[in-house]
Amino acid sequence: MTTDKNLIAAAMSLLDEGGEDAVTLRAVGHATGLSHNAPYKHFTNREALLAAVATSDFAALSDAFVAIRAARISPIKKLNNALKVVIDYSVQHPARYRLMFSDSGTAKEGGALEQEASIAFGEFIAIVKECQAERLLPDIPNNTLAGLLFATLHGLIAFQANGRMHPKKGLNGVLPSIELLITLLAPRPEL
Amino acid sequence: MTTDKNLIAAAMSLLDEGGEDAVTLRAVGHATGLSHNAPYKHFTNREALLAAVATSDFAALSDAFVAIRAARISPIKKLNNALKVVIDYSVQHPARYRLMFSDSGTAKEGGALEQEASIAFGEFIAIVKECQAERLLPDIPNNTLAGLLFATLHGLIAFQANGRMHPKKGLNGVLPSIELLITLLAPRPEL
DNA sequence: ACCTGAACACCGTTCAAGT
DNA sequence: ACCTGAACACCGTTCAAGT
Repeated sequence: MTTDKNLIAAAMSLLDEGGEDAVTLRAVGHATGLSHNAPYKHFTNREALLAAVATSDFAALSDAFVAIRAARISPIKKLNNALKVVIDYSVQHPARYRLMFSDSGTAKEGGALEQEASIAFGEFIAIVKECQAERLLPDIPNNTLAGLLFATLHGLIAFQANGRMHPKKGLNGVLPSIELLITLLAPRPEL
Repeated sequence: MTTDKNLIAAAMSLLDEGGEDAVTLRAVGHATGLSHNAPYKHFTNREALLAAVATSDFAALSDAFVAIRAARISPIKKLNNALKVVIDYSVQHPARYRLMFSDSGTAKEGGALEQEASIAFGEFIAIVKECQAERLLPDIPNNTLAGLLFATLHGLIAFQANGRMHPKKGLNGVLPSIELLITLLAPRPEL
């Protein structure tokens, strides 16, 4: 494996184990068996390394979406699985999820990150489109609907992660909430 | 004004001017005309000071919601105004908005922050309830619906702030998107 | 081309005093 | 009670060398 990949993998481990604060370039270097500033030979700075992590994770997310879309299951089931993939990821890798969706500094315009994020979102859009084709979701512009659904998903996940989603009565988990929304959006048949 | 308030106000200014990275306890102390570690005499650490900022901002948000709810306008207009208040806040004070809704470390269970956040959300819930009473929104549990709407609002704001909401066709602004959702959720009259 | 080691400026935090 | 100043450990980043 190339050193660049090793550094990214080390950063991922540190993110999973200790959160973003644990990702010091010194720790990344040492975890890779290199000196404290070896990362600078591969990434311009800390932010660039974190962006590379997010970029790699978006590529993995795209792969997961592609696999789901290719499965021989109903469109609504595909949408469900796609939502679950994102939710599970946010639970198992909270720091990396935050880097992908809740970070402001990481988003350089026109960079590889933005491109990979677009590809992943494009796959999600395609799944939503399949649902619309079967009239399981309203007939509004495809991108708009997909954006709304993904935004809701992210908002629910963020609320849960930040403890803003108290188990106060009525506030269910992320998956039940987003599924309820989908149910509510389902067009009722004309009489 | 008490020193505690001065420190919070200084932190707010720094957040608005330079983002979260600009809020060093040293800068906060100096901006208040005190020494580099004076903040430690009022807050246990940096995180506690930031939590105090978020707590104060949630109180202000509650006040805004209360004023909107007391206005002599239609429920749907109240909901619209409440959404606009949050959106405007996220645009004018992005770092402070993030502290309120996109921060993981700030949320200590049972603390003043959680309490103020609950009060603010309670006001939002009440506005949603008024809309439900007039059958402008679906007849599902009030808290659940309010949670869904607020989560969607936050998700849209986060996407916009992180540049994930490309002006790619179909992805409109935050307000149009959330208004579209509300339209879609509006119960169609039974025939 | 890739890596190391020293060095710099800056920060959060602690602690012993000051008034 | 409230504040200051010195000090510590740690970090991102830069730079001059090493191989």
